[in-house]
Amino acid sequence: MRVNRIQAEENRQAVIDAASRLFRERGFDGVGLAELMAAAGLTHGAFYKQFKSKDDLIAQACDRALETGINGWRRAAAEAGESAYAALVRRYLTPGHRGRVGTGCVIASLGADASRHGPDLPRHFEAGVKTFVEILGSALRQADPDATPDDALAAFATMVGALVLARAVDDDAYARRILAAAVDRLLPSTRA
Amino acid sequence: MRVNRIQAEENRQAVIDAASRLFRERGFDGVGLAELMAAAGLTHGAFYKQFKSKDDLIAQACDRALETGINGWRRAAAEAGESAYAALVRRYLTPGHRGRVGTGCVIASLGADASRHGPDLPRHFEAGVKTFVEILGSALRQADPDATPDDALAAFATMVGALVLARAVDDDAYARRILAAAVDRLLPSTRA
DNA sequence: TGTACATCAGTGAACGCGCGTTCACTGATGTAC
DNA sequence: TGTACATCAGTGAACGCGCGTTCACTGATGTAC
Repeated sequence: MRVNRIQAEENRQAVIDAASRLFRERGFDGVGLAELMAAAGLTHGAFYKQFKSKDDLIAQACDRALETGINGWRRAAAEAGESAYAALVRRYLTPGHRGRVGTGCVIASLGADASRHGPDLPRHFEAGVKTFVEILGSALRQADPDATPDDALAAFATMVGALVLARAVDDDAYARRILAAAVDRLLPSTRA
Repeated sequence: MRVNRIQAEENRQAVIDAASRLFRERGFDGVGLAELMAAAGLTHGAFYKQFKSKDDLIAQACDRALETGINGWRRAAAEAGESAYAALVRRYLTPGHRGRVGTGCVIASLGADASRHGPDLPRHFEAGVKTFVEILGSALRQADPDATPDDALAAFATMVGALVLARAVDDDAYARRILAAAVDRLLPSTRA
């Protein structure tokens, strides 16, 4: 039966939210439409009233994940003030972020899969990467006025790579060592 | 009809080789057993004479990809002699490596997917990561005797992250900039 | 404000399809004498 | 070396299953008068 516009839009957002979490946790092929709709309290038949196809939802879920990630970075940078760069680096390279795949950085969890899904997704990811790098770059320039935009790019690469590596290995202690090694490289002034 | 042991083993290796390439290109769920067997010139019914399950082949294909990657690094390091570290870094961070997903670093292409496949795959990837880092570390110590093992770990994270980022974006020029920024960070002495 | 009708979000069953897996069968290979 | 038989890699059809997608239907919502 029909629901009102507000409820319908809320349902739509709930599906996108669930998808943005579940896709990160299990990959695009690891979650079916029925489970996605059930996560929003609906049956799977309603899917095509809200989305053109699964690929359409994939694009919107990735955008949502990029957007929430960017908002999180902006908030963390604002809260940290002058030490924003160190705060962003530390926040990213924690065992907690390694474990929370579903709410963590979508570039680390789905970046490789995105590159297999035609040119559309990479266009969305590219915009996200540029924004992350801009936020990191302006935080970095606060700490080191001589830093170039490419320094921020390389730092972001180190962060993403360390997270991918930490998740790809089984041993928790080794994963922590990977994350710590990346922090050391990005924040050398804090070394003992 | 039956084939001799030598032919059977060659067929088995051909399936693993094809899988190690196709999985990297399209992900574990992106390639079916029928296509995998056809790539080796067989029909899909023969699959279970050679492998316990698709997961069994996935594990063997990842091992193969790790092994060929490690052998490539060893060969490149030996050929480059004293400048092995720079050679490994440059070789990894090229647009060519970005494009050749099927024969490229399996940690960058399947690391995130491996972490979703239970603890077995991450154990294999962990051994691979450690070997890559050892090779990179001993090359790094040739160039800089003060370098620590964790410096090699962080450098490898930068390499993997830069490749993941370069593949996740659509614009070739921006991808090259990502790769160049990572080379600059890892080989600062070569800056203009 | 009240009535009559069109709209459309959501339901639940059904569709075809490709997947991983199983199986009876084939016939060359390997083994035992 | 030759013969008789067991083995088993590979074939091709079939299995059940879950997938993405479609559809006829429902009934509350939105709209027009």
